[in-house]
Amino acid sequence: MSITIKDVAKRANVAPSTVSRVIADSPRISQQTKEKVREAMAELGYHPNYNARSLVNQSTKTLGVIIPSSAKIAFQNPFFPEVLRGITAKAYLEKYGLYLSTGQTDQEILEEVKQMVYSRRVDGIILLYSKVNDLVLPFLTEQNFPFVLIGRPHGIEDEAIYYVNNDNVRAAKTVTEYLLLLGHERIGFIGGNLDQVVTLDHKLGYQKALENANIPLRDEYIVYYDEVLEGGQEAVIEFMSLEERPTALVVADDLMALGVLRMLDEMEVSVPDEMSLVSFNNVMLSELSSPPLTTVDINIYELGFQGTDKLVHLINDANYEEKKTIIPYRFIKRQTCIKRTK
Amino acid sequence: MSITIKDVAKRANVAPSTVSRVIADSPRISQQTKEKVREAMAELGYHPNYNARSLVNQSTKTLGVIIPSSAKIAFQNPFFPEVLRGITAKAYLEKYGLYLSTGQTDQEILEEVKQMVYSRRVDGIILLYSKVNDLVLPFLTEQNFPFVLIGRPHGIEDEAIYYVNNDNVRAAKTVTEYLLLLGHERIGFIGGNLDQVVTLDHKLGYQKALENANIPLRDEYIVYYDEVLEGGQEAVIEFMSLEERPTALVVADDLMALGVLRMLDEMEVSVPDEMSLVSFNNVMLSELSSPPLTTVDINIYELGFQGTDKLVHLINDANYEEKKTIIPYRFIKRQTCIKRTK
DNA sequence: GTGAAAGCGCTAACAC
DNA sequence: GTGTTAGCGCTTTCAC
Repeated sequence: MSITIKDVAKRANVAPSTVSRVIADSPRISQQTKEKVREAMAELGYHPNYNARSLVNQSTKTLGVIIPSSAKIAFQNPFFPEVLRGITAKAYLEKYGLYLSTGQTDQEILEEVKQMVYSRRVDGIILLYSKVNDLVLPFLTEQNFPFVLIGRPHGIEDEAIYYVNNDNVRAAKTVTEYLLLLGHERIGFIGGNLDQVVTLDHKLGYQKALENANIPLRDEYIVYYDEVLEGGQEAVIEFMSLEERPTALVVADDLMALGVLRMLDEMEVSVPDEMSLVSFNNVMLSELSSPPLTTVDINIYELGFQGTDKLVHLINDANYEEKKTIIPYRFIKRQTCIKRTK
Repeated sequence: MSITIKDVAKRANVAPSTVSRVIADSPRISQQTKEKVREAMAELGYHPNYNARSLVNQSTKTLGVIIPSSAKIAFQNPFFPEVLRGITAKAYLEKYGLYLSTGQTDQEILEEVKQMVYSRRVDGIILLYSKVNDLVLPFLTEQNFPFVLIGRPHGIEDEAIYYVNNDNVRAAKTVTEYLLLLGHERIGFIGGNLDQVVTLDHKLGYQKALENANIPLRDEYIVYYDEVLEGGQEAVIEFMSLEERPTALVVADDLMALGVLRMLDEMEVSVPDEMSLVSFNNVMLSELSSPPLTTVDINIYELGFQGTDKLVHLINDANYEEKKTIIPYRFIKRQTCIKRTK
């Protein structure tokens, strides 16, 4: 087998516990012994065994990352890689490893999470989605297992849960108000999957803005689509078939907006002249469309980074009580919105 | 602490070893005892501890996934999430967990890999990139640690390494020949980072096709860019500044092609009428650009899936000898190429 | 068919 | 300061 602490101990003429202490750089060990032991480690090419350590420490220094079940959709959207980028950055700094979930369906995911928790593969979990009626959330809560949600809880007492989110309601309200100020009154809303809490929030913000402006909500102006690209296109077909077409659109996601743009282009509806557009996320590509998208930068990277930060705190500090963190967003005006002339 | 095998043993009035055998579903245990033990497990809510198991089995049932150091770039490109999707799918089927690397620089990555290997955190490693002069590859080879490369090895004896790749040389040759057949003679090449083996391969294929057609290679028609989106745009500026502009372009990546398209649009150069374009990867968005991209589908998902399959084989079957797998590509003709008229 | 006991590699009391 | 020892939770000989 490989080199163990005992081999090093023998080589350095000390006890295994001394070697262990040298690894931990205990102040109770003399400088001289430390050097002797380190030398022996180097000579033998010793490296501590993580499993043995985890076993006795009851800690794995590993964080579980749960990706939404609709992996196909999740992975398509730049949101996911970007949030993962924030997570890996912080995890590296904190010297935590990352353990990825692999399930594809809700059930598989739940099973995976249970395994992670029960078999103690990870010290905490970071949930990359917030879904309505999610099963994982209540499970983790009940188990009292450290976890952080990217997004906000729903259908469960908010107070019990640690999460990192944007104020998506306010963001949606802001962009809708912006369109209102530009003179638009017929504003369509293309939401994402209704299972996602963010969709609910966007809708709420949109609704509030219209209510404040005394513009009645119209059912035919509100649609929801799961698939970002195709959804955007279908939504356009739907809206353009109406007798009273909207003159502006609030779109759940930049990618969806790209689909919208594409379909509008095919229909020879000019953006922004005939249709204004504002979307969310500010993914890398949104600057590159023609015209470049007016969008809301929700700082995805920071969601991941702060989420990981919170989880690490939660794991290591029993008194940590900062339940939620709200990441600020930035409204990015580019070229898909214009003043309504008529 | 939590429920251990001993608790179950007590509850079921058997020895711990018997419980262990029941977990492994050993045929040497009577049906009756099995049921008794399983009942006790259920009653107590027992779940095996992974670390303890890994420690004695010397196996973690976990695969390490190494993402290229330039994470920012890597994560931006849909290649990465898509290959990960293939990996997770297969890993789930094989009941392997996934352990993600978190380093940002080459050095950090190397350290991470060393940790994974030395501390036995994973049973095998899957490398998501193939770079020229990579440090990880020789390390893993030297350690004789099971690993699979997505891409092809470079600067090291090919024969020693397990890998999954496309025939990128042939793919590049094919698309170049396609452009030649359309009557183009001034064909530009926009490659990715020269550190990447795939860039070398694309270049080689491009070169071969031109040579076969007796068209001399022109240095000014060959450029390389790291950043996919910006690179595409800068390349266009470069090419359009030439006295003899190319009439067609081979572009390393769809995202880059999107940047090219954008810049061409700004310059009011019509695609495909004034400039033909063919790129690689067939990412989701490539169908949505205007015009939709003619591209090569390299089956990214399958690269990940087969890579994982190969790694699992390699880990579990000492006699496994299928060093390499070539994933077929498909040439997807859409609307960015047209016959050269003049 | 089942139990006793050793041991995977490490840490942490507890000694001295 | 350093050594001795028990034990983390599991598997696996070796008995019987």
